[in-house]
Amino acid sequence: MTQDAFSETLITTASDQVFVDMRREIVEGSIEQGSKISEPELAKRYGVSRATLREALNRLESCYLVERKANVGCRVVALTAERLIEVYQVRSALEGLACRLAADNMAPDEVQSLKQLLNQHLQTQRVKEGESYYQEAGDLDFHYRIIKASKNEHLIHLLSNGLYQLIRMYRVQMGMVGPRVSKAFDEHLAIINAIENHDSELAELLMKRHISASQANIQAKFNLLATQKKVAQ
Amino acid sequence: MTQDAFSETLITTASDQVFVDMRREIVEGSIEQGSKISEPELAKRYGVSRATLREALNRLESCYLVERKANVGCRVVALTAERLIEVYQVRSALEGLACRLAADNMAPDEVQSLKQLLNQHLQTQRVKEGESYYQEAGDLDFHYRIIKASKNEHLIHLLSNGLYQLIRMYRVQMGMVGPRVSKAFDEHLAIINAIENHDSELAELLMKRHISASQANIQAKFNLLATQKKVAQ
DNA sequence: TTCTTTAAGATTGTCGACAATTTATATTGA
DNA sequence: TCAATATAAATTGTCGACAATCTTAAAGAA
Repeated sequence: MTQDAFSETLITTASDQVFVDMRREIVEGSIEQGSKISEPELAKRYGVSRATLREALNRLESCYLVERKANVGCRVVALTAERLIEVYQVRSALEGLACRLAADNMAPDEVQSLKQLLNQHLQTQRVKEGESYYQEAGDLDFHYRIIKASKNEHLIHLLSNGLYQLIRMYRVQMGMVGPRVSKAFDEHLAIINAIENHDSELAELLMKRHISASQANIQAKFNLLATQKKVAQ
Repeated sequence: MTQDAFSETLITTASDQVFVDMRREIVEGSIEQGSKISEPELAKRYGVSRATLREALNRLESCYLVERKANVGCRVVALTAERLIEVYQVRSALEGLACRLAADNMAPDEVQSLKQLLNQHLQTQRVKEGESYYQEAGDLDFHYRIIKASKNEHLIHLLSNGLYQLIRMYRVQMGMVGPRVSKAFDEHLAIINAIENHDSELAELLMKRHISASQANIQAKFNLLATQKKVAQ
């Protein structure tokens, strides 16, 4: 029984393993977005039976990475501009809530630990400037900690098991890296301060604004990519 | 291929049918909350194989009605006071968002249709005073329409396929019926007016307040029930 | 040619059986 | 009596095969 790094999924069964593997491949784009999933083919590839693969597909469906139609089959989700907006509207509402609850609940030592984490990110960020992986991981860390600090299990599950893989998929496949990183850092700092002061209203507002900015950033990338595709034709 | 009334689930396969049936039984309490689910037993009861039943269980898990542990099995969710708070915090954030979007997007004829619906509810409510089913259905109708009017497919799915069955489960099993009905009606009216005026900020606020009131109502029932149980001992 | 209809192929849904794991029971030793 | 261990029973996880459904390709009619 091992453990999955990103969402702390306990890997006990064969279908757990297939689920985690497929999730990574879909998020990172090894399995192409929008592509049809053939059960016999993938079962063979992962060396499991169709029953086991289908179990994994069910779970991928619950975190919005594949879509199923009865008697037709599975398809990897397609990253559209419309969906991006939809997902970020939901994310903003939920993480705004999480941040508000965190401001209400977070203990002083938890706040200090989070501050420390942020400083670490600042250090490594300067060193690793341009390497998107560390920025990704650092940003994820920060948001994840706040989500957990909400102490609302349902909310935590909804975000970390539900939305986050999809959000990660957008970020990874848009190749998120650029000048927004340092701005994001300042925003994180402001959010922590609000939490430290138990100013829940401000914390919620700042988080929502932070997420909106992130959305605008991805959306710009999206449009840029769309333009490039048009020129290429 | 038939259709399920409440969440518009298309029933195509055998597992669809089992899913819808079990969902109803769990929500209404025929299958007791907190009880262990035996796969062989229920498969026999519904006249399907274990594979088909497990498919249904997977889907019940994604709408939070059962909880699974690897190599241990399924258990029907337990309705605790803590969970009620968690779920309603999330619901408030999401339906608040839905209501805001509805205020932005809703066309005049849609608003009129919703007003008309509300009047119908008022009529039948007076006639059927005390029959909780109609109040339930009416309230659900209202909220569902606003959710749909958000035009955010992800949000719609999250609420109607995800949270609502669990919310319904709380309401049904707490036996929701009482003096709050008429107040709820007034609140609905105020929300529609805000939507009609495209006052999205107010619409969101009123919806959140409306949901908080509903939560307080259920919570009161909960405490009452807990007290009764203590006395009975 | 274009549109239906029909048949073949492939894919998903469902089943019963076996393997792996957990839970309950019985046994042994202190 | 109680705790720890070993055994037996039951439950879940996984597999391969068959049935039902959809998709594709071919054949025929307008």
